[in-house]
Amino acid sequence: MLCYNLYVNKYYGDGEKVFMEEIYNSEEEFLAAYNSDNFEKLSLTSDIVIFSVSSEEVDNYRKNEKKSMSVLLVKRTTYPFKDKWCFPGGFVKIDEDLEAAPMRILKRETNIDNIYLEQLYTFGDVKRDPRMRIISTAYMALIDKNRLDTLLNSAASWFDITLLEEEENIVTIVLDNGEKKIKLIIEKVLRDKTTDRYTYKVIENEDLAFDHAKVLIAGIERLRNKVEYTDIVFNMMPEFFTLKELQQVYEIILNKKLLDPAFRRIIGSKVEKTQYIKSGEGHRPSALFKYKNTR
Amino acid sequence: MLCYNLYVNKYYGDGEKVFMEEIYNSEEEFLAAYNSDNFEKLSLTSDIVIFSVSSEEVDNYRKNEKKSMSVLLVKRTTYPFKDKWCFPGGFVKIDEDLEAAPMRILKRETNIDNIYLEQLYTFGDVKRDPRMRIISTAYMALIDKNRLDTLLNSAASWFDITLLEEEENIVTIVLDNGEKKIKLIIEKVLRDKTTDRYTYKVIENEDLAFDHAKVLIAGIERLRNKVEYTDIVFNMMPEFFTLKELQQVYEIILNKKLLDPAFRRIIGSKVEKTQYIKSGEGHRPSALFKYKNTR
DNA sequence: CTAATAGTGTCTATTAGACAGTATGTT
DNA sequence: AACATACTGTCTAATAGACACTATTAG
Repeated sequence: MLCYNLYVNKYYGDGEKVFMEEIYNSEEEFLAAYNSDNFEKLSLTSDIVIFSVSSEEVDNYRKNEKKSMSVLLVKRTTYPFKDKWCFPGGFVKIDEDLEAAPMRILKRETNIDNIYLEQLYTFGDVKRDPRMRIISTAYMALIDKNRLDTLLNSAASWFDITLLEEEENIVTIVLDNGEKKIKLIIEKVLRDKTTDRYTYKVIENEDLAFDHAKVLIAGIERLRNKVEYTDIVFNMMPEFFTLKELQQVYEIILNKKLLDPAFRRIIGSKVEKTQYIKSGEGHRPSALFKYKNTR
Repeated sequence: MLCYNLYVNKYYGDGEKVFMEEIYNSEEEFLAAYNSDNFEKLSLTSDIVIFSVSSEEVDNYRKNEKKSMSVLLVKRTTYPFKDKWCFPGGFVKIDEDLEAAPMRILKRETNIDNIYLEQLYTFGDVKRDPRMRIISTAYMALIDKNRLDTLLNSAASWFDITLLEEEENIVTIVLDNGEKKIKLIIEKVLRDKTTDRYTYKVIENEDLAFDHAKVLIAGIERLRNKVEYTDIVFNMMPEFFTLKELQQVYEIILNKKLLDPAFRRIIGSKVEKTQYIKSGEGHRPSALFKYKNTR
């Protein structure tokens, strides 16, 4: 059959092209003649907010360790944003499923498998990358830091997170890796009156590259929300843990104290007591529990 | 100053390129020499699941109208997937913010402003589009259908949604626009034991283009989740409504009956009684309420 | 013994679920 | 009067919050 590969272009009112490919007689024929260069193209990256929990020794030997949330950042060695910090990330390859990219990057940075990974949000402002148009799909990963021996990437480092104040929709976040303190001030603006969605306006940010301050707060809020109605925290816990340790993780994520009896009541159905005991802490020993896999 | 634009390329173990741009002395200098063609590029589209509520007359004049959830689909007139149905969508332009694309498309399809719009999920499997590598960021929009006089796009049509059964993680969805019935069977597979996240496996789908069956179920579940803890439904309601109408919208989204007293107790703080009354329905008239903007 | 945390019992306040009842229009 | 829905009162069950108490170890 004779067939001319003619394009008859037609446009919507907003300038978007509508292709009229009525010349083709089948999908196969159309695809064979298809030229992808007719569309404007851009690049896609994937950045990962990797959360974990840190423990800090306290002066008094009797007291429990102090816990905090921490996040993995990488110091940039190249332009743009040379010497600033950012989340581990990279370009999504043309022949790679979207989710495969963060999985590959996680493996590269941590060398462990079976990490909790969840798509967070896709950031796509025109000017978010000074080089060119780059869209970034951010992911959130949760990990028990103790599963990692050493960080593979020498430029990577764990930063403890402190949420200093959260009044009048101004959030101050301080990230601290022991050497470097990063301070962020972000304003949360309610997007509409019917839901809890915010747009984030970065008021102060000296040290985080790109729009990663927004990515961070999106990650923190997603984690905080999900903690309330899922068992997501167990992805940040070791196999065996005391109920107090678990409670402390809930507390740092929710940024508020919980009452012991209520916490134990609620969490009781999700955990299983083991035969093991954590002792030698200068006070009454604690039973070790593990996550109960029911479902 | 003399400056050679040399690239010294370096690769990660997984084949991703690490650029070494130490030749440059400043960010400005680097950007001036930057060539975006060094990266593989792809296209990004934005598809929108537009939900609304339909009313259907009932044989008995005394009875209330039957409500159902509906979604806007467009019949494709071009390859690929010619004559199949899909969500309104289009390419994200190179100089257009990510969220501007669905807003532009919504305006094109409905010609109304101030539509509730929320980013849903980014779908990026390599083979989701047979033409080339296209990533799609799906959005969910909510609208009161009665604000629209006529659909601007003659190929667009509202389909009522029926969720036939939902047992053993198999969901059967029937879409019906009066002329065409679209049947989808989707299996939900739990992704991990700690959260409520699923991967969707399309078992039967004759009529929806691309991966839009997955987009649809993602939209339905997002809407259903958000209805429980936000005021999102009011975006689908007219300015004035009876409490029973509002209750029916909750019921069709949640796919279960609610008890009147409990519903009125809970919703009571969110609505405001007006002076208006809906009468002439063959039974006791009902007070009209409106959404109370507190926040 | 003391400091510190582990773990429990119980009261109260709040919220959700259920059902039965009363109220009020149209035909 | 009959039908259909609008709207309310109240009991009960379940859950969340608060506080006080007992238990157990290292030093």
